[in-house]
Amino acid sequence: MGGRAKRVTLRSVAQEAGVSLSTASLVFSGAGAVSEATAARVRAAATTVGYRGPDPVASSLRRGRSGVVAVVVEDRLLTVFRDPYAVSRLDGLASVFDEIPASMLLVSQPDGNQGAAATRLASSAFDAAVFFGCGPDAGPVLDTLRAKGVPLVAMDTPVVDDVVRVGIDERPAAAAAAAHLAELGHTRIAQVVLPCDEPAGRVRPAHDYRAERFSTPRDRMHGVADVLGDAVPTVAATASDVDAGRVAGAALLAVADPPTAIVAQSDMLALGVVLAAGERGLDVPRDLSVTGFDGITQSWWPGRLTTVEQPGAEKGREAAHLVRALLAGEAAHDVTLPTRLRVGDSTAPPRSPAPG
Amino acid sequence: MGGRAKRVTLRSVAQEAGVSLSTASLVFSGAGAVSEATAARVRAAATTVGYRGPDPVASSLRRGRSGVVAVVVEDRLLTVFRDPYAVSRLDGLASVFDEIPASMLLVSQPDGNQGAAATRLASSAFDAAVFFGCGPDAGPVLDTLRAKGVPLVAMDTPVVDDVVRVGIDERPAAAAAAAHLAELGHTRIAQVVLPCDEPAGRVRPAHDYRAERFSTPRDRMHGVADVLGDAVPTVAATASDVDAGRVAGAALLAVADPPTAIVAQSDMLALGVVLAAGERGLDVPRDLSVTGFDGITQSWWPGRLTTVEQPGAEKGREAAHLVRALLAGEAAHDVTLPTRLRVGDSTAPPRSPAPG
DNA sequence: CTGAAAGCGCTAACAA
DNA sequence: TTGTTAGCGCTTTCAG
Repeated sequence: MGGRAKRVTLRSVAQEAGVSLSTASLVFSGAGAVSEATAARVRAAATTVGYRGPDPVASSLRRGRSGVVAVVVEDRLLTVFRDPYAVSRLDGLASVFDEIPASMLLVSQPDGNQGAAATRLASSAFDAAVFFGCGPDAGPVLDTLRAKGVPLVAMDTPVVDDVVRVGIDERPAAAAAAAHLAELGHTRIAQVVLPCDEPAGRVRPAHDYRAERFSTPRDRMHGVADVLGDAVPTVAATASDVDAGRVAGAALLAVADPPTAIVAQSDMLALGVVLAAGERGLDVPRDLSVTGFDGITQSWWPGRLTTVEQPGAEKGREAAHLVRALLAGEAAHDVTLPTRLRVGDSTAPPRSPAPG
Repeated sequence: MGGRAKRVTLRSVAQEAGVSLSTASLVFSGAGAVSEATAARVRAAATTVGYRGPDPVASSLRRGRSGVVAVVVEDRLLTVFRDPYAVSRLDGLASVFDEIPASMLLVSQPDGNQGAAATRLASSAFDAAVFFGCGPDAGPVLDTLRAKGVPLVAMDTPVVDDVVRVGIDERPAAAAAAAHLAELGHTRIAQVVLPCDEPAGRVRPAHDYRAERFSTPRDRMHGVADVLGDAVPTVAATASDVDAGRVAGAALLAVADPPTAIVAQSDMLALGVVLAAGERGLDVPRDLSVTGFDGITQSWWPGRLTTVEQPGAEKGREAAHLVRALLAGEAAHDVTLPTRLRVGDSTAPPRSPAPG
């Protein structure tokens, strides 16, 4: 509100122009089955009375559509946007929304506060929703979204029966990174995984994470296990950022028989590991090989990370296309995008053959 | 649309519960002037018929409020979110929106395409808008917003007569950084400025930028000029990110008589300058002092940047408070937040007294 | 405490 | 091509 003046409605415009309400409406929104002369008269009248265009709310009520797509992110904005990969997905979404056209209602979940997000969603108008890689507790939000009865598209989430999904084949993608290290001759390999159920910071063999409920870290661990077995020393990060990667990397390197290679589940984590190595006087890749995941372009590390590239922006665009299809009443099917191991400067054969 | 089932309305619930429409409405939205018994009956009926709660659109139309605040960013998402400082402002906004409560409609301007943003804004429902540091061409968007007649809050924008604004005193803030370098004994000082009208990459004396229309870079240049005069070798960046800073820094350092200190207009730019220095074999701060602006916490540079701290999250929160006040019909006044020079490890006296 | 009635501003049949 | 009519689903006076 804010004490602003009473809205000028279409009715006044019609009156001023001496036409009926519906004719005036046609001039603004409908396809112009109106003579140019009348249309001009209406537009002139609109200017005269100071009409600001059809009220989107009234129009939405009548048409049954709001032109808004809700985008539900899994965390607070600060966390989400710190990861360039997450941002590229959003940017991809935004670029297609522009064409649809649709506006983007951004719903965050501060401190994983699903309740607040669910409430906000329940009382917001939107025609469809996209939600991101959620953990196992997405219940409230997902229920609210389902209750709305709007089309839903999921990105990088666990498979949900009734929701169209865009993602990648996590397991083989992660396996590719592990295989690359194995081929280089590494035998002492450790991994840093994305935040998950398990408490962060403790180094434990991968099989201790077997019951993991967050699907992304779990599936990638499985991929690594497919190649290296499930005893790989593993540590969970507190977040997917450089700092968390540094802490996790430090933990992995502070053991008696440190690894010669580390698989990280995101590029941000991998860069953190590179820093941790530097702090111990280890050179990457000479003393330590590091692989990442995502394929972001970072500019401050002089080298190029060896990483599993996944098309972030394209994922966003793809999800938006699904939204568009669903909105148009068309069928939409899950999309799995390709990934590709990009070998950069952060991996090399181990410095010396395993002692023995 | 998407072919979903016909909406269950409040009318069916009332019928099922054997109460009137208005009573049922009171149960869901109004303050409960309804006996607990009736309320329970209504709620039960709602479950029976599968009512999903009041339709936000209808409710908005009736109440005259949508519960949405538009947040208009100055660029495409990818660009905006690349700067941690920009993100912290958004996060500050989001945290207060949660309390209001309000949802956030995020409107970007791909390729500075103001037209598209304006159109989208015109056809979207929202009760207020916040917009960010815009260049001189904000016309279309600003006009659309004004036409809506909703309360407007501006962040880090040039002063606009009829819009409440939150920002900092750019000029003295920038002057503080310059003064710090001068006090350390630097005499050969250059600067990297935020993207602006002037073509990026060319090194020219500051007075060549006198007609700059982007207010943030201009005001900060004025601050530097207040201390160092207006002949400071200056280069504009293409963006506010590390890469752009590196390019700009390289340009400044590639001259016959290179500077011993560089003032950068953002931390991201400053970090890029640090990289550029490293590439020329220069140590920061021994061979080159660098100051930033914003006070982000970055984790990969081992040192702490000397920088002008400005409270990003607080700026966002402050803006959201203004929105809340305006929405409540209260008066709201411009807010200017304090800044502070934080001396870190990126500045030191020049290595040797100027040769002479 | 509950019900009846009047719209919020617009759009889309349908009729002229 | 234009006008008439009937709501979209809800909230909110105002009576009872």
